[in-house]
Amino acid sequence: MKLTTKSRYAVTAMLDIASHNTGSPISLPEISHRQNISLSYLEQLFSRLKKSGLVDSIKGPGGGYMLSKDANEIVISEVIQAVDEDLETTACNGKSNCHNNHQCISHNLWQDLGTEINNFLSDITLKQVIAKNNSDVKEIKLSEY
Amino acid sequence: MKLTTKSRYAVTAMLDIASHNTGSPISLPEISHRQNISLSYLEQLFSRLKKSGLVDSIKGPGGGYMLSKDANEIVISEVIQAVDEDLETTACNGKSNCHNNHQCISHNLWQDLGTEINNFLSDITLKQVIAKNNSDVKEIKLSEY
DNA sequence: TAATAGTTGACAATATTACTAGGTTAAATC
DNA sequence: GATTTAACCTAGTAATATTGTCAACTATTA
Repeated sequence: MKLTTKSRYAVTAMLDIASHNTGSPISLPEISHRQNISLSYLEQLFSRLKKSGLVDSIKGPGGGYMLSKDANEIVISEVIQAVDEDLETTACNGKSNCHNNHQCISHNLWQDLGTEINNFLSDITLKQVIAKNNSDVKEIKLSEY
Repeated sequence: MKLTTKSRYAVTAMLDIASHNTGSPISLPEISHRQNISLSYLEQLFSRLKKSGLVDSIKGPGGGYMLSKDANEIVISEVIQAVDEDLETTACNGKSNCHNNHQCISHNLWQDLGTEINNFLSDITLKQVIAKNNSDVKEIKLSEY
């Protein structure tokens, strides 16, 4: 599980679509303007998001992207995994250069850490984030989600 | 809060020192061999870790690095923050290009997400990870820590 | 005390990833 | 059918992660 700016952009863009969900598709230029993310970068991110089946697209004027399922069925970890392709290549499993036990141990430890974070982000849907945001709570406590 | 391979390397290296803590310093070549991380990269990481006061160093033969405090006083988030210098430049605060409310909102949302993860990693010390590892439990549940 | 080897520390070079720029295709409106 | 708007594609540039090389320091040993 990696948490980079790339991940954040993807989540932000998906939240934008989810919060402006009027039935009609949302165009990338719209999102680019609202969220201040470059259009070209959004296009690459949405290429991944579409391949992962998280969004559907419509071409031409009035077109854009829509969530493929309801906002309460899409969790944050899905979005992150869609744009961060490489899934933990540091695990010792297939590696030949894992000589002793200690290496394996620390690798596994970190892997478990990542798994726990993944579980954490798998419990939060786009809709939950939007809902929490619409209330006037300034400090958002994720433990309340 | 960023979670990259760089972070993982730093945490792994610190765990290595903590688990081989015999009073005498641990050299980077040792860690490099055990954890399969390039020596040059370790040197850069430990330069940061030393600046942050997490480790002390001793030069010359028999030298190396030691934890500056006890392993149960160093938390994972400290290690990560030591090597990932840039602390959230995407927050809207000082930015001039934050035109409307929506941008601020999603930025804050992500910031809170990061804060929560940070809290999560602030509850786990190096010693706790080592201790859990020394037991024969195969699957490590961080919620038990 | 001088040589040697083990070690940190600093800097350059390469590889990988993040991000940008421009062109192409499809659909809708005029 | 021409024009506009949008997704989509292919490259290029910039930033970052990672590795390689060399210098500086220190304990050991002859």
